[in-house]
Amino acid sequence: MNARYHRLKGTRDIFLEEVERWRWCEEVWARVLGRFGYGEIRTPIIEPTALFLRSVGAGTDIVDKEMYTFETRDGGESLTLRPEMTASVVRAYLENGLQRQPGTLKFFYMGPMFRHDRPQAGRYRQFHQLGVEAIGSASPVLDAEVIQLAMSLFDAVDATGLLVRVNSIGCRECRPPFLDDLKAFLTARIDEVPPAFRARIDTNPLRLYDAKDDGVLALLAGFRPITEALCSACREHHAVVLDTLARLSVPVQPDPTLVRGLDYYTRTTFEITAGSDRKQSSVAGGGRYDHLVEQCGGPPVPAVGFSIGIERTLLHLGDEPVDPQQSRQPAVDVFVACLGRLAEQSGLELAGLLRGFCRVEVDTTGRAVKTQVKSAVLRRARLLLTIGAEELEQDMVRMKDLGTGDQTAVARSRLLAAVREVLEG
RNA sequence: GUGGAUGUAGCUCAAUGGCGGAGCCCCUGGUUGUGGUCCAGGUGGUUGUGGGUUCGAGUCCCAUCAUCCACCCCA
Repeated sequence: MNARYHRLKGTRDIFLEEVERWRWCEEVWARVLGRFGYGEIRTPIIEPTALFLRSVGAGTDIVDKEMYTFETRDGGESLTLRPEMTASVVRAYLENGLQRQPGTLKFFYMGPMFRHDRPQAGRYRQFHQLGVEAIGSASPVLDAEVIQLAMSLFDAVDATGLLVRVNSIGCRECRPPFLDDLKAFLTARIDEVPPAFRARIDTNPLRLYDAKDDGVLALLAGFRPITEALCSACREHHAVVLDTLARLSVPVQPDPTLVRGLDYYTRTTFEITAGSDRKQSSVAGGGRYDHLVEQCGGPPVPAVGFSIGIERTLLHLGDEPVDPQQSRQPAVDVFVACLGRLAEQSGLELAGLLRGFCRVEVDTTGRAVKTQVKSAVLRRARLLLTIGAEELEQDMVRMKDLGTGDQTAVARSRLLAAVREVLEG
């Protein structure tokens, strides 16, 4: 309240126990991803604006009104804070000549994304995603593996009660005719379309499917679903995806009304939602993008990927936003209480030895001993070392086992062994 | 971009238009220097900000900002 500067709207500070929670997820996920053969990729969080215009697509909400775009100081270049990372991965893929790598290239990434939305529960302007991109295979079996991977990631952090919806939105051949038919269908019934949605009929009719308006949905229910308009190749692809998922026992729900907000998807799209009553229930989304690499100036290379919203996943896991008042500082094994400047210096020397094998906090606050001991307990320390004038004089420290309450005087020359004995015995 | 709610101590909240408080947290003390309890004391505030009404505004009015929630969209 009396802070002079404030965090920007839609951003968050993550610290103390919450950041430990994040790191736990990150480590669990990295291990699972490794087992699926994915390696990490890190790309800059700023890219030329044009990259996102071409990939995400003009006409999408992301590009039209949500990007953090700015000009360089010399005014020569338009840059954008990445709103998603698929485009960056594709750019890096091409820029580094990775198409020369044998087989399918599988990358994962974790990091902040930026979208200038109005913040809300589970929605931030800087949010974090874990994502994967598998570049170089058109196989529908890969689509299924990618979806299986997504579920494995949720499973690994004990996220349950998730629903996977899968759809195919066709390809360059079969989608345009479907969209024309859909436009014609809706235009003929324009009176039944609420005014707020009419503009979308021309710009992006497919996205009417995720309108939450009952009238619109009822209208669309009377139209032939896209899955019945697919060409034979897309139909086959979709069938194999669903068949593979069934064989892998990954429960999914085919949903012909599922569309996604990015332009580059072809064929398979999917979305994973948390079945809670919360509105921001979408925790992951992805799909196949067979033309994006080519569109970014490369050869025609098919690919598939998805991203998981980390904040939303944690929200679904029931993690409350951490209350700084209730949160504890990191645990240590040994806490050194010091009385006076000389004791603090001495404590630091000891810590230097002990830190070779355990976690040590040296208290340099100058507070009352009682208070320092309390801190030791709060830090979940196993051992308390106390150094004061007497100990300095006699070249020893008091060592207390905070579990048993036993305290002994230990000569400094023996301390390393004594600490080790308690911690490792 | 649209709508709703809320802004008082670090946190959770009181205070009829009349001296800004409590609990928690933090710090100190309670026989030289030792455990989440207990007791005593203490630090901490431009009542989000700026105007207005009034003898007098935390309280009423206007504006503004911020946060939260929802629409929209998405992760």
